[in-house]
Amino acid sequence: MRFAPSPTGSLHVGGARTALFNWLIARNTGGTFVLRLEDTDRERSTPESEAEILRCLRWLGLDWDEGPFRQSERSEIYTTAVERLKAAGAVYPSWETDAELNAMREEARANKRAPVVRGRRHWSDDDLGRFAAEGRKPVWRFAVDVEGQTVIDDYVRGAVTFEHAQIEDFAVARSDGTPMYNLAAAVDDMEMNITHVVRGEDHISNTPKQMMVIRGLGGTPPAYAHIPLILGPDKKRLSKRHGAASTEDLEVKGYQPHSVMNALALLGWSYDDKSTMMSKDELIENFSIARVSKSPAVFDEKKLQVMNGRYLRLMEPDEFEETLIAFLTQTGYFTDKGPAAEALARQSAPLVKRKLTTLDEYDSLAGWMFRPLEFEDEAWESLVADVRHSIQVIGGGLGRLEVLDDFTNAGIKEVLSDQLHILGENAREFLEPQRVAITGQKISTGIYESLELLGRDETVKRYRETLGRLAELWNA
RNA sequence: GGCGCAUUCGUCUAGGGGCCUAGGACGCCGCCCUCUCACGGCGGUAACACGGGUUCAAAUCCCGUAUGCGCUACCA
Repeated sequence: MRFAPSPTGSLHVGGARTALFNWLIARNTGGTFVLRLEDTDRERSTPESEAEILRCLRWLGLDWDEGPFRQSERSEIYTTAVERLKAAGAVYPSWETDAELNAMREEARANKRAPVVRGRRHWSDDDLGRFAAEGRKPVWRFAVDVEGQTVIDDYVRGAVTFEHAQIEDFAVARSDGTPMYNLAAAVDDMEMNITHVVRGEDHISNTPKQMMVIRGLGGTPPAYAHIPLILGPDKKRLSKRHGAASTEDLEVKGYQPHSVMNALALLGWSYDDKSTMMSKDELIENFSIARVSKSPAVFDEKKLQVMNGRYLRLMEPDEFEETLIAFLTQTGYFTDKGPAAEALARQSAPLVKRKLTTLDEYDSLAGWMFRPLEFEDEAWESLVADVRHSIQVIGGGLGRLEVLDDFTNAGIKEVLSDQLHILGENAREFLEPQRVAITGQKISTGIYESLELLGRDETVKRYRETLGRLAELWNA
């Protein structure tokens, strides 16, 4: 098995899933998982991108057995391969200019034929002499048979047939001698003894070309499986403009690596009609290429979110606390919040554990503890909707809390419940204003625990501030 | 334009001739639980792209149409 990304950007969600499928198969079958960077395009490939891809793979928990190999470091191998192809007469030098090539393709298109380039394979000595004089260098093209067809016996799609007449004489080496993708990929798959190539469906039309190269070199092509693409909500191939499209985006948003792995596995694959939450070991054991779907799948981040929330809730409290703190530290959450912030966050961990769906939601739930009181519009509206009532219940709450000695979860609950009954309120109408009064939000950590964590002084201060603002309104 | 591939609830999917009155999950809606938002539980909503065949019987097989996507570079 192998995963062979081009280091021209971050690890795309689709790429991550391709890597995952390959990895699952390798681990399931005891095969070898090879990592290979296809960086023959020196213009676009960067070391930063390579490092990022490796980092994301590790983050996801995908480890490789061999590599990372870089095609840029294997040029002799490709040169040798091209020489062998030349010797076998499988490739030929193509002297056509870009303009000539374009003209050929446009003409074919205009005549409703396949825009297939068939280079001129024989030139006069005069022409050759002229090219040499001009310093023109040829690109080497594979001489595709005009007759016949190549059929891919694809694991997920069955037999896929390509007529040779539809396949152009693809370039295998640039005029500067550097290898091109279809050559390098084929040579590597052969040379690295790759037995199964599992990759995105976007590569399916390259496959016959790579099979030709391998056969031209006297090898036997590996088995292929082309997995369906991952789409954005608009059904177009998932990309940056769809929001979270790279593994890093998901990491930054506070998803757990395993949630991502689990969710990715379920895009285009299913074990049965019920299984959704599966451990790494279960995924490895259950996965099979035969159950991979043929049709593309829309990536629904909401589902990832739900799954992530479930995994978070499944964690042991300690593990959750550490995970949360690590995330907040890493994202720089504490940098501007003073020395006590981390301790406070640790204490708040149990209060948010059941409520979070992703780690980055922490701030919207508990962030109010780290800031002076400020009201979200909607929350303030809810108080203002009935100022008199708000003053009454918040005042009632304050009255009891400011004289409460046992300022604990239990103590607070007792006193507030009591007040609730005295005022003849229902829980919702009484407790909501209390929540808003101290957090400024409608959704937050649980109210009793929150007050305990805040402490009496700060609680009282916030109550008074809210009451003051409401009183102003009332008098006006 | 050419070639290739695909098409089951809004989304991910189960299904491979009778077990389908099409199952599950997410979303959405409703109810319940909880002295609070959330979490959780229960219920509901909602799909075989269309048209022809084949067959006693088709979501399942065949053909066509439509639509979508991919590829169509001296990118990978």
